[in-house]
Amino acid sequence: MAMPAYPDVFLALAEPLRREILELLGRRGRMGVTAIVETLRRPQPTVSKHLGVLRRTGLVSVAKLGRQRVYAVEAAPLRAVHDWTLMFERFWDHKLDRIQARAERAARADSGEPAAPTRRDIKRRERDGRS
Amino acid sequence: MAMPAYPDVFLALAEPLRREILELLGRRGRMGVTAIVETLRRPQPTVSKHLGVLRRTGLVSVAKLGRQRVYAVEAAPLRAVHDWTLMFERFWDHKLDRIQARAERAARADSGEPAAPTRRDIKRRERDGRS
DNA sequence: TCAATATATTCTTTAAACAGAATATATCAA
DNA sequence: TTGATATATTCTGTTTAAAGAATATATTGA
Repeated sequence: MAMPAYPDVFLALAEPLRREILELLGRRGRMGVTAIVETLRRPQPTVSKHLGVLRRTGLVSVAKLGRQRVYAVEAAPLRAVHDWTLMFERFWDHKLDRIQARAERAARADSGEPAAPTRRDIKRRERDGRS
Repeated sequence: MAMPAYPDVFLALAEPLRREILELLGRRGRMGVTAIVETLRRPQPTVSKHLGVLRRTGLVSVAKLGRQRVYAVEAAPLRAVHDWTLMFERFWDHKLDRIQARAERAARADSGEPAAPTRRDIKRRERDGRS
Protein backbone atom coordinates (compact mmCIF):
# COMPACT_ATOMS: atom_id res chain seq x y z
CA MET A 1 0.00 0.00 0.00
CA ALA A 2 1.50 3.28 -1.07
CA MET A 3 1.49 5.69 1.78
CA PRO A 4 2.40 9.33 1.70
CA ALA A 5 3.48 10.72 5.04
CA TYR A 6 0.32 12.75 5.50
CA PRO A 7 -2.43 11.72 3.16
CA ASP A 8 -4.87 14.36 2.09
CA VAL A 9 -8.12 14.36 4.03
CA PHE A 10 -10.28 14.36 0.93
CA LEU A 11 -8.25 11.52 -0.49
CA ALA A 12 -8.66 9.55 2.70
CA LEU A 13 -12.42 10.08 2.61
CA ALA A 14 -12.60 8.95 -0.99
CA GLU A 15 -12.39 5.31 0.04
CA PRO A 16 -15.85 3.92 0.96
CA LEU A 17 -14.64 1.52 3.60
CA ARG A 18 -12.78 4.30 5.35
CA ARG A 19 -15.98 6.31 5.50
CA GLU A 20 -17.76 3.27 6.88
CA ILE A 21 -15.15 2.96 9.58
CA LEU A 22 -15.50 6.61 10.47
CA GLU A 23 -19.27 6.36 10.58
CA LEU A 24 -19.05 3.34 12.82
CA LEU A 25 -16.62 5.05 15.15
CA GLY A 26 -18.85 8.09 15.09
CA ARG A 27 -21.85 6.06 16.21
CA ARG A 28 -20.22 3.72 18.66
CA GLY A 29 -17.45 5.87 20.03
CA ARG A 30 -14.13 4.22 20.71
CA MET A 31 -13.56 0.76 19.30
CA GLY A 32 -10.83 -1.81 19.07
CA VAL A 33 -9.79 -3.23 15.73
CA THR A 34 -11.41 -6.59 16.23
CA ALA A 35 -14.75 -4.99 17.00
CA ILE A 36 -14.53 -2.99 13.80
CA VAL A 37 -13.52 -6.07 11.84
CA GLU A 38 -16.44 -8.08 13.15
CA THR A 39 -18.94 -5.31 12.63
CA LEU A 40 -17.93 -4.49 9.08
CA ARG A 41 -17.06 -8.08 8.14
CA ARG A 42 -13.90 -7.19 6.36
CA PRO A 43 -10.50 -8.87 6.63
CA GLN A 44 -8.45 -7.64 9.55
CA PRO A 45 -5.43 -6.57 7.47
CA THR A 46 -7.71 -4.56 5.25
CA VAL A 47 -9.23 -2.78 8.21
CA SER A 48 -5.85 -2.20 9.82
CA LYS A 49 -4.46 -0.72 6.65
CA HIS A 50 -7.35 1.65 6.28
CA LEU A 51 -7.10 2.59 9.92
CA GLY A 52 -3.47 3.38 9.23
CA VAL A 53 -4.45 5.83 6.52
CA LEU A 54 -7.08 7.40 8.74
CA ARG A 55 -4.57 7.74 11.53
CA ARG A 56 -1.89 9.31 9.35
CA THR A 57 -4.47 11.73 8.05
CA GLY A 58 -5.41 12.65 11.59
CA LEU A 59 -8.98 11.46 11.14
CA VAL A 60 -8.69 9.02 14.01
CA SER A 61 -6.56 8.70 17.09
CA VAL A 62 -5.30 5.54 18.73
CA ALA A 63 -4.84 4.57 22.33
CA LYS A 64 -3.07 1.48 23.53
CA LEU A 65 -5.18 -0.52 25.94
CA GLY A 66 -3.48 -3.76 26.76
CA ARG A 67 -2.97 -5.50 23.48
CA GLN A 68 -5.79 -3.61 21.94
CA ARG A 69 -5.59 -0.46 19.91
CA VAL A 70 -8.61 1.62 20.60
CA TYR A 71 -9.51 4.01 17.81
CA ALA A 72 -11.62 7.10 18.01
CA VAL A 73 -12.79 9.81 15.64
CA GLU A 74 -10.69 12.94 15.67
CA ALA A 75 -12.58 16.11 14.96
CA ALA A 76 -10.18 18.52 13.29
CA PRO A 77 -9.87 17.12 9.76
CA LEU A 78 -13.57 16.40 9.56
CA ARG A 79 -14.24 19.92 10.60
CA ALA A 80 -11.88 21.11 7.90
CA VAL A 81 -13.98 19.32 5.32
CA HIS A 82 -17.10 20.70 6.87
CA ASP A 83 -15.68 24.20 6.69
CA TRP A 84 -14.62 23.70 3.11
CA THR A 85 -18.15 22.80 2.08
CA LEU A 86 -19.46 25.88 3.86
CA MET A 87 -17.75 27.89 1.15
CA PHE A 88 -20.61 26.78 -1.10
CA GLU A 89 -23.36 27.23 1.40
CA ARG A 90 -24.85 30.12 -0.47
CA PHE A 91 -25.65 27.81 -3.36
CA TRP A 92 -28.16 25.87 -1.35
CA ASP A 93 -28.92 28.14 1.56
CA HIS A 94 -30.90 31.30 1.18
CA LYS A 95 -30.58 34.05 3.68
CA LEU A 96 -34.31 33.91 4.18
CA ASP A 97 -33.93 30.38 5.47
CA ARG A 98 -31.37 31.51 7.95
CA ILE A 99 -33.63 34.15 9.42
CA GLN A 100 -36.44 31.67 9.62
CA ALA A 101 -34.22 29.14 11.35
CA ARG A 102 -33.22 31.65 13.95
CA ALA A 103 -36.82 32.49 14.62
CA GLU A 104 -37.67 28.84 15.01
CA ARG A 105 -34.79 28.29 17.33
CA ALA A 106 -35.79 31.20 19.50
CA ALA A 107 -39.35 29.93 19.70
CA ARG A 108 -38.16 26.48 20.63
CA ALA A 109 -35.86 27.78 23.31
CA ASP A 110 -38.80 29.53 24.93
CA SER A 111 -40.98 26.44 25.03
CA GLY A 112 -38.35 23.86 25.91
CA GLU A 113 -36.38 21.50 23.75
CA PRO A 114 -38.11 18.88 21.64
CA ALA A 115 -36.53 15.44 21.74
CA ALA A 116 -34.95 14.98 18.34
CA PRO A 117 -34.40 17.84 15.91
CA THR A 118 -34.17 16.28 12.49
CA ARG A 119 -32.86 19.41 10.89
CA ARG A 120 -29.34 19.41 12.29
CA ASP A 121 -28.60 22.44 10.20
CA ILE A 122 -29.87 24.47 13.07
CA LYS A 123 -26.66 24.11 14.96
CA ARG A 124 -24.64 25.20 12.00
CA ARG A 125 -26.75 28.29 11.68
CA GLU A 126 -26.26 29.00 15.33
CA ARG A 127 -22.55 29.01 14.86
CA ASP A 128 -22.25 31.45 12.00
CA GLY A 129 -25.70 32.76 12.33
CA ARG A 130 -25.88 36.39 11.79
CA SER A 131 -28.38 37.76 9.30
CA MET B 1 -9.11 8.33 -18.02
CA ALA B 2 -11.22 5.70 -16.39
CA MET B 3 -14.70 6.96 -15.91
CA PRO B 4 -17.50 5.25 -14.09
CA ALA B 5 -20.96 6.40 -15.11
CA TYR B 6 -21.57 8.28 -11.88
CA PRO B 7 -18.37 8.93 -9.97
CA ASP B 8 -18.62 9.13 -6.24
CA VAL B 9 -18.73 12.66 -4.88
CA PHE B 10 -15.95 12.07 -2.36
CA LEU B 11 -13.83 10.51 -5.04
CA ALA B 12 -14.41 13.49 -7.28
CA LEU B 13 -13.38 15.85 -4.50
CA ALA B 14 -10.22 13.88 -3.82
CA GLU B 15 -8.49 15.47 -6.79
CA PRO B 16 -6.94 18.85 -5.87
CA LEU B 17 -7.44 20.47 -9.25
CA ARG B 18 -11.10 19.58 -9.19
CA ARG B 19 -11.44 21.29 -5.84
CA GLU B 20 -9.64 24.31 -7.25
CA ILE B 21 -12.07 24.41 -10.13
CA LEU B 22 -15.01 24.22 -7.76
CA GLU B 23 -13.59 26.94 -5.56
CA LEU B 24 -13.05 29.14 -8.57
CA LEU B 25 -16.56 28.56 -9.82
CA GLY B 26 -17.81 29.21 -6.32
CA ARG B 27 -16.11 32.58 -6.20
CA ARG B 28 -16.67 33.75 -9.74
CA GLY B 29 -19.98 32.15 -10.55
CA ARG B 30 -20.45 30.80 -14.04
CA MET B 31 -17.40 30.45 -16.23
CA GLY B 32 -16.45 29.15 -19.63
CA VAL B 33 -13.71 26.58 -20.02
CA THR B 34 -11.15 28.99 -21.44
CA ALA B 35 -11.59 31.34 -18.52
CA ILE B 36 -10.96 28.49 -16.12
CA VAL B 37 -7.96 27.35 -18.12
CA GLU B 38 -6.44 30.81 -18.11
CA THR B 39 -7.08 31.38 -14.45
CA LEU B 40 -5.71 28.09 -13.23
CA ARG B 41 -2.97 27.87 -15.88
CA ARG B 42 -3.53 24.25 -16.66
CA PRO B 43 -3.74 22.55 -20.06
CA GLN B 44 -7.17 22.77 -21.60
CA PRO B 45 -7.64 19.01 -22.02
CA THR B 46 -6.78 18.51 -18.39
CA VAL B 47 -9.36 21.04 -17.31
CA SER B 48 -11.98 19.64 -19.66
CA LYS B 49 -11.44 16.13 -18.37
CA HIS B 50 -11.79 17.22 -14.78
CA LEU B 51 -14.86 19.21 -15.65
CA GLY B 52 -16.22 16.04 -17.16
CA VAL B 53 -15.81 14.21 -13.88
CA LEU B 54 -17.38 17.07 -11.97
CA ARG B 55 -20.29 17.13 -14.36
CA ARG B 56 -20.91 13.40 -14.20
CA THR B 57 -20.81 13.60 -10.43
CA GLY B 58 -23.37 16.37 -10.54
CA LEU B 59 -21.00 18.83 -8.89
CA VAL B 60 -21.29 21.25 -11.77
CA SER B 61 -23.81 21.95 -14.49
CA VAL B 62 -23.16 23.05 -18.05
CA ALA B 63 -24.97 25.42 -20.34
CA LYS B 64 -24.28 25.86 -24.01
CA LEU B 65 -23.72 29.43 -24.93
CA GLY B 66 -22.66 29.73 -28.51
CA ARG B 67 -19.51 27.72 -28.80
CA GLN B 68 -18.81 28.08 -25.15
CA ARG B 69 -19.72 25.72 -22.38
CA VAL B 70 -20.52 27.67 -19.28
CA TYR B 71 -20.03 25.77 -16.07
CA ALA B 72 -21.54 26.48 -12.68
CA VAL B 73 -21.47 24.94 -9.22
CA GLU B 74 -24.33 22.63 -8.46
CA ALA B 75 -25.40 22.56 -4.84
CA ALA B 76 -26.81 19.12 -4.14
CA PRO B 77 -23.69 16.93 -3.98
CA LEU B 78 -21.77 19.53 -2.03
CA ARG B 79 -24.57 19.71 0.40
CA ALA B 80 -24.50 15.93 0.68
CA VAL B 81 -20.87 16.13 1.76
CA HIS B 82 -21.71 18.93 4.13
CA ASP B 83 -24.48 16.85 5.67
CA TRP B 84 -22.21 13.84 5.95
CA THR B 85 -19.68 15.81 7.96
CA LEU B 86 -22.44 17.04 10.24
CA MET B 87 -22.72 13.47 11.46
CA PHE B 88 -19.52 14.18 13.38
CA GLU B 89 -20.43 17.61 14.55
CA ARG B 90 -20.63 16.52 18.15
CA PHE B 91 -16.93 15.76 18.10
CA TRP B 92 -16.06 19.39 17.72
CA ASP B 93 -19.17 20.99 19.06
CA HIS B 94 -18.95 21.94 22.70
CA LYS B 95 -22.68 21.92 23.21
CA LEU B 96 -22.72 18.33 24.29
CA ASP B 97 -25.83 18.48 26.46
CA ARG B 98 -28.23 15.98 24.99
CA ILE B 99 -25.59 14.18 23.02
CA GLN B 100 -23.52 13.48 26.06
CA ALA B 101 -26.55 12.07 27.80
CA ARG B 102 -27.10 9.67 24.96
CA ALA B 103 -23.49 8.56 25.01
CA GLU B 104 -23.60 7.91 28.70
CA ARG B 105 -26.79 5.95 28.41
CA ALA B 106 -25.18 3.75 25.79
CA ALA B 107 -22.14 3.20 27.95
CA ARG B 108 -22.29 -0.27 29.40
CA ALA B 109 -18.70 -0.50 30.50
CA ASP B 110 -17.38 -4.04 30.53
CA SER B 111 -13.74 -3.37 29.83
CA GLY B 112 -10.98 -1.75 31.81
CA GLU B 113 -10.26 1.89 32.23
CA PRO B 114 -8.58 3.67 29.35
CA ALA B 115 -4.89 3.60 30.13
CA ALA B 116 -3.92 6.79 28.38
CA PRO B 117 -6.85 9.17 28.36
CA THR B 118 -6.62 11.76 25.65
CA ARG B 119 -8.17 15.09 26.37
CA ARG B 120 -11.89 15.13 26.56
CA ASP B 121 -12.27 11.46 25.81
CA ILE B 122 -12.57 10.63 29.46
CA LYS B 123 -16.06 11.86 29.88
CA ARG B 124 -17.51 9.73 27.17
CA ARG B 125 -15.70 6.48 27.55
CA GLU B 126 -17.62 3.47 26.56
CA ARG B 127 -17.03 -0.15 25.92
CA ASP B 128 -14.74 -1.10 23.10
CA GLY B 129 -15.64 -4.30 21.38
CA ARG B 130 -17.48 -7.03 23.14
CA SER B 131 -15.09 -9.95 23.98
C1' DT C 1 8.83 -20.19 29.12
C1' DC C 2 5.06 -21.15 25.59
C1' DA C 3 0.78 -20.50 23.36
C1' DA C 4 -2.91 -17.59 22.22
C1' DT C 5 -4.66 -13.14 21.09
C1' DA C 6 -4.64 -8.50 18.86
C1' DT C 7 -2.90 -5.86 15.51
C1' DA C 8 0.41 -4.22 12.09
C1' DT C 9 3.28 -4.82 8.09
C1' DT C 10 5.19 -6.65 3.89
C1' DC C 11 4.84 -8.81 -0.05
C1' DT C 12 2.46 -9.43 -4.97
C1' DT C 13 -0.93 -8.49 -8.27
C1' DT C 14 -4.45 -5.86 -10.28
C1' DA C 15 -7.12 -1.92 -11.24
C1' DA C 16 -7.88 2.97 -11.38
C1' DA C 17 -6.80 7.49 -12.39
C1' DC C 18 -3.84 10.93 -13.87
C1' DA C 19 -0.96 13.74 -17.37
C1' DG C 20 0.30 14.74 -21.96
C1' DA C 21 -0.06 14.55 -26.84
C1' DA C 22 -2.83 14.21 -30.60
C1' DT C 23 -7.11 14.56 -32.63
C1' DA C 24 -12.10 15.14 -33.10
C1' DT C 25 -16.35 17.98 -33.05
C1' DA C 26 -19.02 21.94 -33.02
C1' DT C 27 -19.81 26.78 -33.86
C1' DC C 28 -18.82 31.25 -35.36
C1' DA C 29 -16.94 34.69 -38.70
C1' DA C 30 -15.38 36.02 -43.15
C1' DT D 1 -17.37 27.46 -48.28
C1' DT D 2 -12.92 28.12 -45.37
C1' DG D 3 -10.58 29.10 -41.39
C1' DA D 4 -10.47 30.15 -36.63
C1' DT D 5 -12.15 29.44 -32.02
C1' DA D 6 -13.96 26.64 -28.07
C1' DT D 7 -14.19 22.47 -26.10
C1' DA D 8 -14.31 17.40 -25.80
C1' DT D 9 -12.38 12.90 -26.55
C1' DT D 10 -9.14 9.23 -27.41
C1' DC D 11 -4.80 7.01 -26.84
C1' DT D 12 -0.66 5.86 -24.29
C1' DG D 13 2.37 5.51 -20.51
C1' DT D 14 3.00 5.97 -15.69
C1' DT D 15 1.79 6.30 -10.98
C1' DT D 16 -0.96 5.16 -7.19
C1' DA D 17 -3.89 2.62 -4.39
C1' DA D 18 -6.46 -1.23 -3.44
C1' DA D 19 -7.13 -6.39 -2.17
C1' DG D 20 -5.37 -10.75 -0.60
C1' DA D 21 -2.07 -13.78 1.35
C1' DA D 22 1.47 -14.43 4.33
C1' DT D 23 4.04 -13.05 8.07
C1' DA D 24 5.78 -10.14 11.79
C1' DT D 25 5.32 -7.88 16.37
C1' DA D 26 3.53 -7.08 20.79
C1' DT D 27 0.98 -8.41 24.86
C1' DT D 28 -1.39 -11.37 27.95
C1' DG D 29 -2.14 -15.59 30.52
C1' DA D 30 -0.97 -20.32 31.83
